[in-house]
Amino acid sequence: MPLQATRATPGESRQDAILDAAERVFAASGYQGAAMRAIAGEAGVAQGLIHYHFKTKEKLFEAMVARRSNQINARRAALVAGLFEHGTPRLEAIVEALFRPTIETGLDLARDGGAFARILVAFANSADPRDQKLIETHYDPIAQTFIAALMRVEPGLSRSDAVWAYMFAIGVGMTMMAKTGRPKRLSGGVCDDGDVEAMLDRIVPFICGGVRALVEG
Amino acid sequence: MPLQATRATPGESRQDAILDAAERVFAASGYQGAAMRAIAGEAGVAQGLIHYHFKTKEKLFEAMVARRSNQINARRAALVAGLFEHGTPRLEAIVEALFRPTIETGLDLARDGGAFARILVAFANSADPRDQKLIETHYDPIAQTFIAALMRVEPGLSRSDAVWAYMFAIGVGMTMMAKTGRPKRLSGGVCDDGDVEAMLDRIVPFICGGVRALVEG
DNA sequence: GTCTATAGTTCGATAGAC
DNA sequence: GTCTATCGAACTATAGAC
Repeated sequence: MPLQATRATPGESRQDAILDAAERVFAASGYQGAAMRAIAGEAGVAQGLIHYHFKTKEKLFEAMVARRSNQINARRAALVAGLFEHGTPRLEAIVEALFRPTIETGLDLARDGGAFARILVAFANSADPRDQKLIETHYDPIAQTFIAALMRVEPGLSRSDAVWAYMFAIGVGMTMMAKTGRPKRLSGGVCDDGDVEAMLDRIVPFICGGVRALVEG
Repeated sequence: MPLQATRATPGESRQDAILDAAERVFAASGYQGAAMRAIAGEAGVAQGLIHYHFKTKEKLFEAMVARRSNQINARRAALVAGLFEHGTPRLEAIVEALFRPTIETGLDLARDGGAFARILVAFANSADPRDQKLIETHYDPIAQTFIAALMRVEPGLSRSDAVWAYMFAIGVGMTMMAKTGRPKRLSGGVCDDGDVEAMLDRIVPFICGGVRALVEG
């Protein structure tokens, strides 16, 4: 039985430890601002080991995105499919299914303060072809699923308006995932973007009202 | 009469040339990814001159934000004030006033492909205290103006819901300013986030529907 | 004000021992 | 698989001539 070094979460492979550390450092400093040295330090491994497992910084980033995205989007797909199993769900349920897996898996406040959700906000808004290629691979398919779902629950919605509605909904969700603290500042402490349930309680009706306005107009 | 070096826009001071170049390079590469060398090259000046005028990279960024923000937010404040001069305007007019100065001044497609709007998207979503301090200085005051305007045109809206509505509206606007090209991909070429007028035509009713849903709920 | 040259640091990546 | 040590290339910022 080989000796096992002390590690933040015992039983975790060093590859996963590196990916976890990458998530935290990329979230805190951005892609360019994150240093391989800092990730290695956070993971408790030598810098050379990261290059052994992931070759380059860019490939490390991609591996980190792939791991968490697959996790989140499998859950999202299952939720939407489940909603249509017994008749046609309400629009509200679709919108909730859009966000809940991301905030529960990626935000995961207890573990890392929402590291992956922050990364998502940054690179989903990037026009860099490298970032958009990642979005296309990992998020466009599930986006098409949601766009189709929107059209099923709101039959008056045209396909192009469903695409716009999806983009706008994601934009609203960004304000929750970015967790900038601005709502608290603007409201004198009343609105807290760290309280995910309170935000969902306002985000869901806001988006549903927006979608239905596109149907009517 | 002193000899004047050839410059991209003649009659412009070198300070302004540097700020213009900074806008383009920061927009293309992000704060960390933008090199002072690249900005100097883009501006057609020596790298040392940037440090002479702006001292550090961070102060250069702040000066660039201040210049464009003052321009945009003065226009926004004037628009909102004008709307209330003869009675109470419609919600739609408020929402339009929220975005048009930014897209016309900061996006400015013909000049730079929307450089400043891209910068705005990136640092408005940042949780870094340095970025939030800039937002607080340059954008929180005009935000309070718009929040108050929302409550005036929709009397049923509580203050906290008005703050949420403002945040959500900004989030929707991000999808226009980021110009990622994703709507075109998702719609098979139909929806174009480069067509600002077409986007505003969908964004305004979407946001107004969302706000009114918060009033009713 | 504007330039050239460079000091001093930090970065991504690799080599090679174990 | 994992570590230490280091290379070579970038970076920000400054010094000093003009």
